[in-house]
Amino acid sequence: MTNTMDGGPLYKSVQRALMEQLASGELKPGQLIPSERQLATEYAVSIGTLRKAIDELVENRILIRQQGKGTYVASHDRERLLFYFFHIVPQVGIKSYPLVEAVFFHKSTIDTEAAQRLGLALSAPSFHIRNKLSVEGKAVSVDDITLDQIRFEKLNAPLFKERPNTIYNLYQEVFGITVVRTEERLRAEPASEEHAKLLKIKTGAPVLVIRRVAFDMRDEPVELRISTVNTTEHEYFAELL
Amino acid sequence: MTNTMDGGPLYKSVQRALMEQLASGELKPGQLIPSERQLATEYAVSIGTLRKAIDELVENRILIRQQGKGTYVASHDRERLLFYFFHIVPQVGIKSYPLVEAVFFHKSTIDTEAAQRLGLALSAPSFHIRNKLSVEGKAVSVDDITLDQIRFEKLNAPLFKERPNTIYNLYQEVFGITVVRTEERLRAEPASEEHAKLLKIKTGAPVLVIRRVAFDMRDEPVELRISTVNTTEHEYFAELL
DNA sequence: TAGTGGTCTAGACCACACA
DNA sequence: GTGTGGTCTAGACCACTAC
Repeated sequence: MTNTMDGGPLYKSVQRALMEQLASGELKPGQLIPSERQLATEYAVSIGTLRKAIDELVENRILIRQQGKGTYVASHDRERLLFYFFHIVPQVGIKSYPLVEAVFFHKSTIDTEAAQRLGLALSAPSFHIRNKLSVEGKAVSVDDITLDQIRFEKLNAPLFKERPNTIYNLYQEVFGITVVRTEERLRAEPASEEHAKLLKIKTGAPVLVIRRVAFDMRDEPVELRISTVNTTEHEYFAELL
Repeated sequence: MTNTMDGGPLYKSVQRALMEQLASGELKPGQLIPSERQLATEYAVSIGTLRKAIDELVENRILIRQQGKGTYVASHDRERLLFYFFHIVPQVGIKSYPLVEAVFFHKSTIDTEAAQRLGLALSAPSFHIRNKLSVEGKAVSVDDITLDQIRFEKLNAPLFKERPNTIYNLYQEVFGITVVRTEERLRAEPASEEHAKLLKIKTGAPVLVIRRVAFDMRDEPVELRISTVNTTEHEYFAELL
């Protein structure tokens, strides 16, 4: 491969080329990509260089290598969500997948905070969706999701509510948007009356508020999700290194 | 290098050998390790294999590569702490290093939670240290630290209070204990009278409580730190992928 | 048995730091 | 200039999967 753009390392050029195929949807989630030998020939680089290009994509969980089978484009499923994007765990006992119930699905103009976080104009049309999450029958979180109506044009309540899989899987399957990373900001706040009612706690009781912005493969913000969490029996868990 | 232990990959054996030198203190923080070519010869492996052994240690920030200079053993300094282990940021404005003031330094028997988290017996002797952290003159966090008196035998108040650098740097320099990863569990709770007074907020106001366990190179828990954070002007920030 | 990713080699050359 | 890490090559062989 001739060193496209800049003057950086060759493997970075190969990586960008692959990334472009992924971001454009030329290579779809769940799909098997060509073998390393084939790609090495195609891009006219050595097998070592080709592997180095893929290494970082595998680390970022954009591709998944399976010895003997091949390399796949990662797709969002329950396991991935639970493991990488859902950080609420019971204070005692083991982590499990939450039951998600829809509270409402609205179309409205975007609020100031969401507009800023998603990089949209102040009066942009948006979806505002509220879900209630329960673990073992107990309400643990109320999630308020804001999405750009332009970007998620075909979205509607039935499509959203009857999704067969996770929300991120829906974004991926229906809109071709793959969430690859998130930024979370956490605060302790008194529960509003609305949220307290859903969580079955007292108004003003301390709740953990998580503001999460999700980014796609082009590193553009796609979703703002504000989770209001009852931490009397659960907690937020993070490992840092 | 002959494949020590198990039957895993050769580069893992080399990695374990290096790791052992690091954990034992044979290679000290800040020190330059032998060049890749030297190590490759020493372990009788190819340069590629040797680099692969080092790659993961560099990713885990145990070693630091510097082109043209060499590879160093990572040491804890203010920048590293700020970047990797201090996650409190202002809601507006940029992150900065906190001012740390000692509140007290006690010797006492360990409490139930700390014993469990640190894997110690219920009546083990421990240090209990409380600090107040301020950013731009405002109290943002009260940190309650629990340490094993056996493991940190020579520790005393003056040594702790007059440390020239960060707390983790003290652990490293004086006790040869390098913190390589932490686990954090977060909850929203009402502020106790004690903590509220130090944070200059009302008793019972929502505060973010962070329970952090720090692990050393052998992956043994070494410190429990409970941070009680006032999130009216600051927040906890995490990037996830 | 054929095809895939995983490991390993023994070099070469480049980019950078420092004296 | 010398020595370091960073990139790249052109293979070989191993471990695993699926037919």
